[in-house]
Amino acid sequence: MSLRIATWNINSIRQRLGHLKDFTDSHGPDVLCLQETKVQDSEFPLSDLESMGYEEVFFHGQKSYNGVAILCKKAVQSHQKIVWCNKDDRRHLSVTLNNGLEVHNFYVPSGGPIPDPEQNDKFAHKIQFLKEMAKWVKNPDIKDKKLILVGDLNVAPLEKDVWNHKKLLKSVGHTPLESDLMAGLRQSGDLIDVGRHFVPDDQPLYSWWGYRYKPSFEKDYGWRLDHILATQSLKPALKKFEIVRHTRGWEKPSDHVPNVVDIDV
DNA sequence: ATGGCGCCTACGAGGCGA
Repeated sequence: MSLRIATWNINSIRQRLGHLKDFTDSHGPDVLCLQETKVQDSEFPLSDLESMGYEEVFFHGQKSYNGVAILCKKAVQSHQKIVWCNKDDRRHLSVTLNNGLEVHNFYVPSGGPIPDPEQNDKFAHKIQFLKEMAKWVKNPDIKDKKLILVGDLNVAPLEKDVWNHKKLLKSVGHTPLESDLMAGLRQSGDLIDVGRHFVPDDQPLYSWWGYRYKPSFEKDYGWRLDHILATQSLKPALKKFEIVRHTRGWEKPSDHVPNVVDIDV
């Protein structure tokens, strides 16, 4: 049986309900992880999502910023929230499916404008967050699990994960320090970079195109900030991967597009 | 060298994204 898991930073769930309907109709993910829902739980549009065919919907949000959700076509065994960096800022949710597979959904801090933890508290927060993640996946229990880690990790670690490697080396999201921390995260948990499992490192692969420079998508000035990582035991089960680029061309789109993986379970 | 736009809150303009 094939299980489809998707991750999408939708930049406000209430602004994107139409796009969510279109994406779930066309791709029908069994588990859909969302980031930047930007809504407190009391205002979460639960019935709209249930009507898209999701039996269980988990959400962990706050007013204005951050917020994550997981939509599940079928009821799950359990769900969990982990607090990172001692801040309850709604950046993680996970579910354990009935077959034991764990799906962890992350929204890593963007890191602010200056890539220096001394000058910029937001960058220091991002570094700390990535280090905590690496420490967490280092737990030997994790290696024995069937575990998928997805989300907006806000780092494009490889040269071909950005449209201009040399130009962006000093930009937050593509600094050598952040790329090293991402490599460390993967090594700590012996995790597979699912995107690069399917698309070779020397080919451009992007999931985000900024709003600020209007023609960024037409010019393909993209970054791969969204990721799917998997524990080694899932390697033979990985069947298909897609970055659904065309959603960036929709009317009033999110600046991120969905990453989708199919797993044989 | 910088900003661009879009979304938030809440009604003017500033915070945030990356």
